[in-house]
Amino acid sequence: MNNGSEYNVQNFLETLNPPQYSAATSTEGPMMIIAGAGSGKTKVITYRIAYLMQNGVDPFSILALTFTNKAAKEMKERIEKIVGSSKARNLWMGTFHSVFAKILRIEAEKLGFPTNFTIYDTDDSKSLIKSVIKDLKLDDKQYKPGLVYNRISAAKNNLISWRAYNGNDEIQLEDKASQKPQLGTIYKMYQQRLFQSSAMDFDDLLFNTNVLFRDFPEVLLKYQHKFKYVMVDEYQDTNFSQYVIVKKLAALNENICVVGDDAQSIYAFRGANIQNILNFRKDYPDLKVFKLEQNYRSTKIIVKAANSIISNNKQQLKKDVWTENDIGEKIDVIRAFTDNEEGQVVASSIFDTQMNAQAQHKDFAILYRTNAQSRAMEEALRRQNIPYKIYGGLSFYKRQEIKDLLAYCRLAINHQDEESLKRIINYPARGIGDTTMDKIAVAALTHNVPMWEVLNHPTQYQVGINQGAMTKLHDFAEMIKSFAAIANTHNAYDAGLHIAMQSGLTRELYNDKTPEGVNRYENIQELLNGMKEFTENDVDDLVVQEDENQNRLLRDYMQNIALLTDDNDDKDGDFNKVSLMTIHSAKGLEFPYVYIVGVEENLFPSQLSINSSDELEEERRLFYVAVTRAEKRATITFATSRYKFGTLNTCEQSRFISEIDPDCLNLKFGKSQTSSHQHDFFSDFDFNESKEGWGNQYKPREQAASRKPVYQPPAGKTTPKPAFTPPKNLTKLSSASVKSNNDIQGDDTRNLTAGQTIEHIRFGKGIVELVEGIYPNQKATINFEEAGKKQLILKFAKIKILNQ
DNA sequence: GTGTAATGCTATTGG
DNA sequence: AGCATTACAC
Repeated sequence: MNNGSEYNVQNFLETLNPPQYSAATSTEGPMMIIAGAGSGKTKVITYRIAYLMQNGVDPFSILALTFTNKAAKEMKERIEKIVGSSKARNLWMGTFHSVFAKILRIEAEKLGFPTNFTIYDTDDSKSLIKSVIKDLKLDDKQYKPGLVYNRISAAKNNLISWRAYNGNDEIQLEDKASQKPQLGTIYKMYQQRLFQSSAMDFDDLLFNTNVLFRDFPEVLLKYQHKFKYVMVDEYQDTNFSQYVIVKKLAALNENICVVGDDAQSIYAFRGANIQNILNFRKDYPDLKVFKLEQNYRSTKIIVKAANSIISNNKQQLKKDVWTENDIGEKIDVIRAFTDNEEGQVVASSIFDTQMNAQAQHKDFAILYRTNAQSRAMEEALRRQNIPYKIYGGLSFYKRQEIKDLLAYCRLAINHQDEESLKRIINYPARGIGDTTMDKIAVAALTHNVPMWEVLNHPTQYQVGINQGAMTKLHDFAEMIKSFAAIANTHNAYDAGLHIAMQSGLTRELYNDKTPEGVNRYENIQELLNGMKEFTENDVDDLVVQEDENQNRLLRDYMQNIALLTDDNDDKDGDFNKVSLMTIHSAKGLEFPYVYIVGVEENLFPSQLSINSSDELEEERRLFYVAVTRAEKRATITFATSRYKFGTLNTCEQSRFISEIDPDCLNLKFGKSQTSSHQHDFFSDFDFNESKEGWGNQYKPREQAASRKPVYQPPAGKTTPKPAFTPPKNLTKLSSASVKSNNDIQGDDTRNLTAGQTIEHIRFGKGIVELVEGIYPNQKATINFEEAGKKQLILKFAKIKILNQ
């Protein structure tokens, strides 16, 4: 098994410092790696895995759990570089949710679930909770679905079943005291409805794994034998449910290695239990502990500032993070008077830094506490023509139209999926309104059967509806069944395209000529594109890997995207952009220049946290995470007034600013300002287009959107040619259906060459700079007069050639 | 049943 | 301000 000639880890190991080296080469027994920010944690984990494999450990027997898909992907890529992709492919590496979803699909029947169970996302779950509250005739103001969801989620994360919940006096008293005595009933009914829908929510993926391991010891034993080496990244963020899973899996071999940093625990609100890391030693008395304390990322100033911040927390493991890097610049603290001005300050500073320090867009990140703060930043960056990318926020898979098409697909695969059924049974409108649906819901509830069952036998379940409604229901059910048949016999892309067409979804969106409608239409194309890629490309993938089908089926596709939340693949291929994100999603990342904005009382720390010392400490750790993202320079800004719910509120600077060692700070306001630099930041924004060129360059998005939202094709030559008319009766699937999609690329774009002037339905006029790829998969880089440079997939782009 | 206007509620953080 | 729900007209 040892095959040193194929790869050589030893060379890589030589680049590690002594503690890193001992951690990476210590393979047996329980161990914990406490890794300070920027201490090369990922490097150690990847080298350790490579080292294991070099020493003959079968990659199939290594389980590495991460918290984000991004982290898993990055780690896998780094391991591939050392040991080669064929071996790295066999590692079990992924998020808790994806790994145990995979195991649950294999073992589903033991728990009474079908293999193709649906995974409900938060929206589905809340919607189901809402209908449960309605069915129980409870007041949804008293029982707000979001809060109920959090309560149920917390229970599951602590492995409290609905039975235990209802049988626990303490919990019952708590709920009575908070005027919500029926929470346990909602929990019970919610679980029953999930089961009836053959669905699990996110928390169930972990909860049910625990049930599986508890009730089926032989199954647990199987995986204990399989996973001889278990690693957990970001261990400080595990909740109780995850903790128990890991503990059980590792119980046989005790080759458990957890990696984390208690100072960066920022997910307690989601059930993470910092005690898991603080008490790890109690679980394993012969635990080996490794501390990585040398920071390779940041300047001395930043490390010192970060240390001074975290020293205000009481709960922490002793750790001394230090660096040999340069001293670096002090942290600028800048005050703005409004949130918009704060954006201007940041954008101007980025612009100046780019000029003075030869920095690129991608060297900058703007970090904020809440997503709502991105708006002011975006606007300011757009004014300065600085390209940016927002991470998080509304992800691709959460968009309305995407969820609509996916709901059809989900329903085709799992007819019991009630949330999908409710979502699309009358979209596009087919005359099945609230009245009919209410009747079906009542019948389903009375007879305790899934809605799908009622739908198929309205008479049997005494749904009092007329013949017209009956026919409509019948037609709908038949359509879904036909989708199911297609999905079983065709590949994911063919099936997806067929469903998009035949459901009427494509036509509905195509007929909507508002900019929003056009965008939705394009998003559907994009999703189909993704299905096509999935169908054709040899992606290495956890679920499909196990599948013996030649065809990549829709079922496989759905299982693979169910847990995807981010669409990180930059579609325009331009990676050189300023990054905007919440601090939470910035964990694990690093940037030369970091702006931490909105550092104000009641925002950061959040208003909701300031009455609890635990929560305040978590906010402080979050601030620590923010500062330690910076390599060269960190900048802190705050505003003295900010819009909230449409009204202006005054705010004051955060207590966290005064907790930083003053030696690290450069206060650019009030008495302590250093006047020499002040001008740089404040000269440029006397507001209202004082800066040269703004008047021409700046087109606020709102302005464009608030115009009459109806797209009026300009008369004559500039009329963008309708790119594609959905075939009215696409009944047969074959190469013909695939071809019809390719026809989306009009004749115009087929002959597109560099130098031509074109007009795009959304971006306006532009000049073609480059056309790459082979028809029908061509990509063009186009420089638009107003929108700037964009890369477009011609297949889907709605453009018209104006002249050569 | 469908579409639009008025109303009211909300914003931590996220897989 | 923006979004979701509700009220009301067709």
